[in-house]
This record gives sequence, structure tokens and C-alpha cells, in this order.
Amino acid sequence: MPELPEVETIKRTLKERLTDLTIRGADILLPKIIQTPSPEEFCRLVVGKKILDVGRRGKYLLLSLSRGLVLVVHLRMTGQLVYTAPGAPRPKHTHLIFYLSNAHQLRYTDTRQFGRFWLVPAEKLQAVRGLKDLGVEPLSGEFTVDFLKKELKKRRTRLKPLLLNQTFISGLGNIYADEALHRAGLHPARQANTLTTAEAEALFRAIREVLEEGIASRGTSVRDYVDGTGQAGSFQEKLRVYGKSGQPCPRCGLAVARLRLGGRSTYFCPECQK
DNA sequence: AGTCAAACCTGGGCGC
DNA sequence: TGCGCCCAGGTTTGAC
Repeated sequence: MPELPEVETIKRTLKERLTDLTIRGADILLPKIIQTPSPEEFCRLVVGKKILDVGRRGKYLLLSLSRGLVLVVHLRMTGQLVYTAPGAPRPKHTHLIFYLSNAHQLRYTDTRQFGRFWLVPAEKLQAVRGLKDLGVEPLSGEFTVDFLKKELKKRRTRLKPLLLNQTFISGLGNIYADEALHRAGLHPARQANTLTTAEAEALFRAIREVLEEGIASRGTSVRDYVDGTGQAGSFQEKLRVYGKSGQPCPRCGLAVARLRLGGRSTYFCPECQK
């Protein structure tokens, strides 16, 4: 479900509401979503802790708790983390409920049950699989045209799978990768080390642009995504190619095509993307 | 290094 | 209505 703009929107909505609240209790309805420690230990450790901050790294949410603990959440495809008033009906597929000091709840709902939770001391964050090896944050100052040019030159893989590789750039997923490649005018199967300087610059701008616009629209709700208050985003209205095979490319009018690359559906315009 | 398929799950959409 | 198939904002693992 969520890529960088969605997780960022969730982070912002939750940070505003959860900061300074204390977790009074936790109900684990589906134990397998707790990656570490054991479900019993997880409950024991989390109860009584205050939420000091809510952050994001790539597609991971990081809730900083008192006593130096960090609650790490990855929503994978259909996970939703929603701040809810008490008494609100409990949706199907609710797997975890935190009871908060203001009587509200933080509920985790996940149809496909792929999402995972970790509760670790801040100094052991590297123990969270995937987190330690994350690549550069594309909206940070570390992500520069020079960095992108240099990295592209080193790699022989195709652009689409490369953009999905979280150890390269963290936060892009299937939607924003396709949208960035369309804006850059680059074919998703282009070999990374064949890009010209101008093409690398176009890709850099396109990645930045599409993520920033995604955040400004509060994410893409093509399916299940909602923010930390249960609200949908609106970037689905601005998509140019994702999920649009057969429909006219907004730039040239020719039909958008679909391709399978790296095991993922890939949408692109055969006319505009070379 | 890169590519691919399968695995983890439930549910929606479509053709018949 | 129902069955069977394909599809889905992600990641990991194991094989070639």
C-alpha cells in the first residue's frame, strides 16, 4: 500500500495526535505481526511508555517511546495505522490495538497480514531487517544529481527494478517509480548506465517532483490507503500512467502500455519514454 | 551482479 | 450465483 508520500502523510497525522500520549494497554489479535520481541514481551514493554515522537525512514514508521524504545512499523501492502475515537466500530482485519492515555485508540488493520512490528531499544535499530541497509532519502540533501549520476553509471540493471530497490533509494514503490519514469521520459527497461547527463538530471527532478506532489496531495488512494486519521489521499487523480493501460498518455495521447518488470506491473508510454 | 519465481495473505474484478 | 483465474502501494528467500 504505502510508499514514501503515504508513510510521510501517516507520520505527520500521527505525530500531531500521538505525541506526549502514553500507551496504557495493547491487545494483540494476530500475534504473527509482531516480529520482535515475543508478543507477551512486546505488551509488557510497550505498556506505560510515552510516545515522544513519530518519524519515518523510507517506508518505515518509527515511534520513539520513553525509556529509549522505538516502535518500528512497516505497513507493507494493506496495513493501516489509524488514530480512533473510543467506541468507533472495529473494522474487520484489526490485528493490534493500543489503548492511549486520552481514551483514544491506535488501531492496526491489515487485510493481507503482511505488515510487521518491531519493538527495540534505539541503539538496536540495526537489528530491524531492512532498516539498516536502506538507501538515501530522496527528499533529503544527501540525494543529489551527482549522487544519482554516479550510482547510475555503476549499475547495469534496468531503471524500474533499480528505483524499487530500497537499498538504492528508500521510499519509492510501484506507483511513484512509474510516474517518475514517465515524467523523466525514460523507458522503465533502460539500462541504468546508459543514461546521458541530461537524462539523469531529468530523472532526479522527476523523482523529487513526483514525491513532493504526492505528499502535497496527502498520498495516493488507489485502493486501501488512508492516513493516520482514516482519510484518503488524492494523488490518484493526478496519476499519468500508473494503472492506466490502454488509456491515452496525457502528454502525447497514445495508449499507455503495461509490462512486467522485476515481477511488478509497469505502466509507461511507448512513445514518450525511450 | 542480475533476474526470476515463489512465498507470505485476503479480496475485488472479470469471463464463463 | 458461483467457479476459476488474474490482479493488488512490499519484501524476503532461494535458485540459476
